[in-house]
Amino acid sequence: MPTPRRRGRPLSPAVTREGICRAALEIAAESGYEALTMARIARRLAVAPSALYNHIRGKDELMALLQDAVMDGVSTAELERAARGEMAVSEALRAWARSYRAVFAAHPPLIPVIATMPIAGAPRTQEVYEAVCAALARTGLPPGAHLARVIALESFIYGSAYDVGAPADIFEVADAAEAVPALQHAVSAFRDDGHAAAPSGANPYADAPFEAGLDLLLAGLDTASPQPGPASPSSG
Amino acid sequence: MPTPRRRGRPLSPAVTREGICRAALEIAAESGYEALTMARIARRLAVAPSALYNHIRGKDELMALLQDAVMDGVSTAELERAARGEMAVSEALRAWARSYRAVFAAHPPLIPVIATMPIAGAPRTQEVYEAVCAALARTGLPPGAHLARVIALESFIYGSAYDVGAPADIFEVADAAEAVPALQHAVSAFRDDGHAAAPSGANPYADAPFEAGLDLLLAGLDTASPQPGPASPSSG
DNA sequence: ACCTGAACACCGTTCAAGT
DNA sequence: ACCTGAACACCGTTCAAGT
Repeated sequence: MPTPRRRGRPLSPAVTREGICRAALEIAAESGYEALTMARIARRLAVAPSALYNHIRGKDELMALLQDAVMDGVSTAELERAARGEMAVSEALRAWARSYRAVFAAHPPLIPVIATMPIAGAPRTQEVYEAVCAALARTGLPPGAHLARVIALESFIYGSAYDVGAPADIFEVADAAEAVPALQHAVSAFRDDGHAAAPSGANPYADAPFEAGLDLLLAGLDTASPQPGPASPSSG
Repeated sequence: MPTPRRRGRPLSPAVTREGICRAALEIAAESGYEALTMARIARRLAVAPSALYNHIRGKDELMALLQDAVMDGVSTAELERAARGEMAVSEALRAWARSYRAVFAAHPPLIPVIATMPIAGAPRTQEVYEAVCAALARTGLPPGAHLARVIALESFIYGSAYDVGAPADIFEVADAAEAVPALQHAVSAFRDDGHAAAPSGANPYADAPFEAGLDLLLAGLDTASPQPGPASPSSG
């Protein structure tokens, strides 16, 4: 037993929101998100579980906190260069998208959180959006289409992040292979293209689809003049 | 109290996998997935919770069962017409993608399941993949690129399905609007394009981004001759 | 084979008591 | 304001007993 704390208020606070956040990320990294419980966080901070509730409303708020924290690992340096005209916007978005996917592939339970949570209380998330929009402003894309492109890219990134953690045998059908000939043919052709070579038990169907989709979703950028769009500048 | 069952084995089985599945979907539809517990399913079937474990291994297997069951709501009719050459493949994929998104928008907790679960035990899911691949075979796209396109589309659909259920105020920043000028500009321009008109409290940032992303991810189909690709047929 | 009933090992969360 | 400790209302799951 570590020396127990007295019952009342400590001289200096034993718990902070930052401390909770750090402890939670350490637990998730060491033991996975299944192991991330309020009790485990409290134990790591050497306090009672109930002490956490003086700093966060509950586990939902913790997840929101974590989401914004891991967002710090998403690279916006390239976007800032692109916004200054020092780099092609599509290349900057590609770098951003890759780091974004990598971060959330390591934190799958945060995907529903980032996908549906208002950005209001998440300062780092706001910064990322700002960087993306500033880069898109250097583009020929009409302003009314910027946000849609950002959201489409994000949606694709979230789904792609799940793929990274999928098992290598997702498309194995073992029995009844004759019932899905077109699928079998597509899987074979994918492998013949040299993709199936993924490390150990990793999902071989993650990287190539991500890069292919990314190429398509980055089309039409890097042009100087505004694209023809359905909305004219004088409308609205 | 409804008449209680005797202790031993009943003359006809009181529980089936199909019954569990149906009850679970009813509970999710009526009360949401937060209300979907083993106890609640058992109560609806008028059995003890432990009785369920004679038919399914646990809640994980239930979720897998539900995933394949809701997959039945994804429309493959257009894909089959396209595979017979009666419809443009891109239009068939568009219809498929829309119904796919709608189905999983209604079942968000199944998104991580479909995204990472092997298709081996999911016959309806296999059928859907088969229909998509058969339609893509009518395309000029090189066979080695078919599966990647399918997976890219799916990843995009999963992320987009989350967006549907997001609150309408996701991009509200209230304070600190001056800290994110480019984002504010993009949000305003999006609204000026007439998108913000979503019903009641629905997320106005879901449909337009989905359609825009879909357009991009369906590019390069509907051509008769094979596309030039980075991999030559003789390699690999 | 397939049910009941009791029990287990957890969860997240609340709250009075204490300083 | 901020901690402890006890308690609460759940969870999913296991298993002996019963037919």
